[in-house]
Amino acid sequence: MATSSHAPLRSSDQAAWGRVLTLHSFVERELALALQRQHGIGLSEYRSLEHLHHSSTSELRMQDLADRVGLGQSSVTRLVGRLETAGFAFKDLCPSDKRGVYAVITDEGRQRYQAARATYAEVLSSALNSFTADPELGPTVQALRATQA
Amino acid sequence: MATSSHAPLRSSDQAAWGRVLTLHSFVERELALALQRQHGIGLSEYRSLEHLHHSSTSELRMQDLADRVGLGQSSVTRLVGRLETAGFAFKDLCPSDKRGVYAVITDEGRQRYQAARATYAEVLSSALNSFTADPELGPTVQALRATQA
DNA sequence: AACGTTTGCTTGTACGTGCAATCAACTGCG
DNA sequence: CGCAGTTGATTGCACGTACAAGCAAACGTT
Repeated sequence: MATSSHAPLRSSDQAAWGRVLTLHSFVERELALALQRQHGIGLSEYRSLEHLHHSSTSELRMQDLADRVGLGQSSVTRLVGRLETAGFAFKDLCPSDKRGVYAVITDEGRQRYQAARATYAEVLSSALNSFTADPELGPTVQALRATQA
Repeated sequence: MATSSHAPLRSSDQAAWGRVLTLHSFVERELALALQRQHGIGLSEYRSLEHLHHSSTSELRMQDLADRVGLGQSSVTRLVGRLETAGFAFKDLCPSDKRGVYAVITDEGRQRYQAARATYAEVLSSALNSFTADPELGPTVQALRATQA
């Protein structure tokens, strides 16, 4: 097939994105399964706890949390609702802007997060490692690991 | 436009995967919105048509399609059902193994796929390009584009 | 040939998510 | 002030997906 060499030809974008999709669906499924079975929490719950735990004030505005976990407003409303039911977080009204709501992590939430943390790291690394022998996906994993912000 | 979500400090795999997640959620949402609004089809429908269109026999076994689009069996049963309702595909029994089912693309399915193809490519490239200025995600996009199988 | 096992797909059901509509609270402009 | 427009979050609703159970067909052993 012919490839142009001038302006960034991005027919390769589709191939590159296809590799991301394959990686993504496999790794996320592994992570979700492991977290659910070993710690009884979903991936979105885990990631919410992660962001809340690392927040300097132990809390995050709903929209802020939504942006960080890559979900919409309504999804986060219900996500924090689930965390609240589970005792991992609660909602707190913002005093300066009475429309605003803070999601606040509880001690129990921190404990669950810390317990799940090792599982997450291990499953992620092992899932990524499982591709290193793959002639197509191996280089992609390597490239991702090489990039650092 | 996605600004990098400043994730907490993590070891390299987790940081790398965090970048993938940010990219993935943004790009997929852009693609899904554009395909739905401009062509009336969902992302999974588009990708199914893509695989069926490029199949040398214009057909794929259900499980084969499931693997390619990264979904489970039951999801693909219903996905092909939707394609059938829309007139983009139909199911055909496998003569040699009466348990097996082929999903077969129709002419109308090919036409819709070909119409949507340009949208997909353009939105994908522009979505990826929107990160090139980002100090965290820019290098990741570059790395992904550089990898080729 | 008959039996238990495996394979391929479908159905029942529950859940997480998105979109649109809604409502309350803040903002700005007259 | 007062009123329109905007912002932050929640609710109604519909949809796509996963898991598990179910079912039919193929396979392998004897």
